[in-house]
Amino acid sequence: MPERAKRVRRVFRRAANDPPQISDAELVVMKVVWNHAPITTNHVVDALENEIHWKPKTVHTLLNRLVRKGALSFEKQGREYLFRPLVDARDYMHAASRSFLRRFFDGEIAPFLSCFLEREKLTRKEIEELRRILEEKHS
Amino acid sequence: MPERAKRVRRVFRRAANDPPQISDAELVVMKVVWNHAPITTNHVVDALENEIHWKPKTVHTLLNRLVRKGALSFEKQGREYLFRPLVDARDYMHAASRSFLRRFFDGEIAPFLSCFLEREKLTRKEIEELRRILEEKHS
DNA sequence: TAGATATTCCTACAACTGTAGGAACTCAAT
DNA sequence: ATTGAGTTCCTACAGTTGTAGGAATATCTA
Repeated sequence: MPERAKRVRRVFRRAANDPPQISDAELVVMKVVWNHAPITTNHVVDALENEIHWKPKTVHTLLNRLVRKGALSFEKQGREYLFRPLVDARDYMHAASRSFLRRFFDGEIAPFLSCFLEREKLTRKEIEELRRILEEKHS
Repeated sequence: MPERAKRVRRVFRRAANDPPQISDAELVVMKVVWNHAPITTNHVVDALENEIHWKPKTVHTLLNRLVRKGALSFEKQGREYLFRPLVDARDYMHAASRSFLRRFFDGEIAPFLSCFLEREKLTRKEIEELRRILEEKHS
């Protein structure tokens, strides 16, 4: 029955063919990989040591977990490792967006937009940009 | 130094005056409370026993955690408890939206909208609705 | 007042997360 | 062949989350 508990939990947290669950810290790493793939461990570590406080080992752990989750692939290049995303950034972000909307806004974007704009001061320019994005879709 | 670890983590997970972290399961409970406040434990339990599989004890735990987190207040009414949200639903959803956008889209809504529309088939009516929401803001 | 209910306060436990450390192994260059 | 960098595979550990169970206590109702 540990089996069962596991199943139940997965169902709650993750719909059938969503991409793998990527945690916040893992996402930070994914972003680096998305932006620079193929990228060696060390370059990831460097990027993150500047940007955040993480120790190399932490980054290794995160890369490892991402590989195990099926979010990254790696390839041995001499003695270094080259990582590439297995999940497309935009696909992932889209899935995350759907999941976000599902949890908070019954899966609908309109209530989200309305709630967001109500409390957010956007500049006229930003509003214009949103309109443009909609227009493109519209035609 | 457990102290320190704790601090670091909070900083990573939660910006200064965000509302409390509410997990997925807790959010389901919050929604019931938001929709029916003030509401007794039993009504929450009933609502969720139908909708989901949860046992009463599970709901109790979640209510309790929400109280401890400062997301709910309770008041003894005879032998029953009446719960009320301490966090406004729309405030919370707005904060969650900001946090979502920050993590995935550098905090900007335009890239989100663009990515979402690119992969999502909205009906003409839905697009119209989004336009209307924008128009309202625009003027 | 006794019995039925509600609630409280603990306890449990595995998976996931953030945040690493250490030992051992592999490959490349000197 | 040794050294050194880069890797792998374990290990660690507390906090959160999903998912409850049990014992004790308070309160209402008959």
